Amino acid sequence: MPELPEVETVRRGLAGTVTGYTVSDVEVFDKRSLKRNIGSTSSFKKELVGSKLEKFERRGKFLWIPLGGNLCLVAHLGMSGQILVRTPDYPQDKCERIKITVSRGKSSLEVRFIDQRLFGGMLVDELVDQGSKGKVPQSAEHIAIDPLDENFEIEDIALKISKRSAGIKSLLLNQEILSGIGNIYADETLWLTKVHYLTPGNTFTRKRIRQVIETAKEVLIKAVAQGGTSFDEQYKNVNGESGYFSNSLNAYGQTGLPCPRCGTPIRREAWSNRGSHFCPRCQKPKS
DNA sequence: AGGGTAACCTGTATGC
DNA sequence: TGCATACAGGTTACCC
Repeated sequence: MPELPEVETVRRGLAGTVTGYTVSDVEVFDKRSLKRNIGSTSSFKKELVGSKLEKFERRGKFLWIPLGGNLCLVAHLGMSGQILVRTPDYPQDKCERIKITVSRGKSSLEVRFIDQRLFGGMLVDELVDQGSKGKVPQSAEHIAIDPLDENFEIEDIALKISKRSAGIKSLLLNQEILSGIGNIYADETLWLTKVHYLTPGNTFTRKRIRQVIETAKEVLIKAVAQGGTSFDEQYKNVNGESGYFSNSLNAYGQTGLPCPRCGTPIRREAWSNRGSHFCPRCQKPKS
């Protein structure tokens, strides 16, 4: 469940189900889900077993759980990752790659990492102190502050974007400028602000850029409140429930459907190995 | 340095 | 039914 709202939904789901639980066992069914883990599979297990889960942190699309000392368990869901909390009697899930059994008293639960495409993964990582920005895993050191972070400063981001010649969509997706936005929320933000996705960052007024970033933040907040976006069996919260933001989509995945503002069919264009959805009438390129 | 593209993977839907 | 193609919510390495 890739973008910030989906990852935040998972984070909250974990906090609500397994806080205070201690890891009692770890099973790795597919080592490819550990490809970013520096150590061996057995050291991955060893670091986890015995750790009590107290905090569930997130920056952008990175999720992590402190393990005590300087270590943490990092999860990135990639393009198709899910984390589900199941009771041990629940049948094995399709594409289940890692199973972390946790217990508290007589209660036992399984935290299952599920990932069809294997772009995501888990790793045990070291925490790095970033001063006022707090501690983050080494693997997320380069990830910029996200719009839901209290340290997020719109003006700083606006300044950065206003100096770049790349298209606005690629800048919004750049996790080193601001994090958490993916293809859905980029397309939705650009539709709401009537901006064409290829508009170069350095052709905006600062006021206009601030509007775009402010809108992105509002979209993310609204999506979090609705539990993220679910289209199919993927991208669910830890209980397997769908999010409702798909009902609020105006552009993403709406190819051929009328623009909710002007009725012109939404267009999808192939862009950068993926798709970009927009209204050709409301979101004309500046010429 | 910054911008663009290919590569990493599996699974599902669609068309012939 | 079989086969080919297109498409999917991300990140990174590598070119220019």
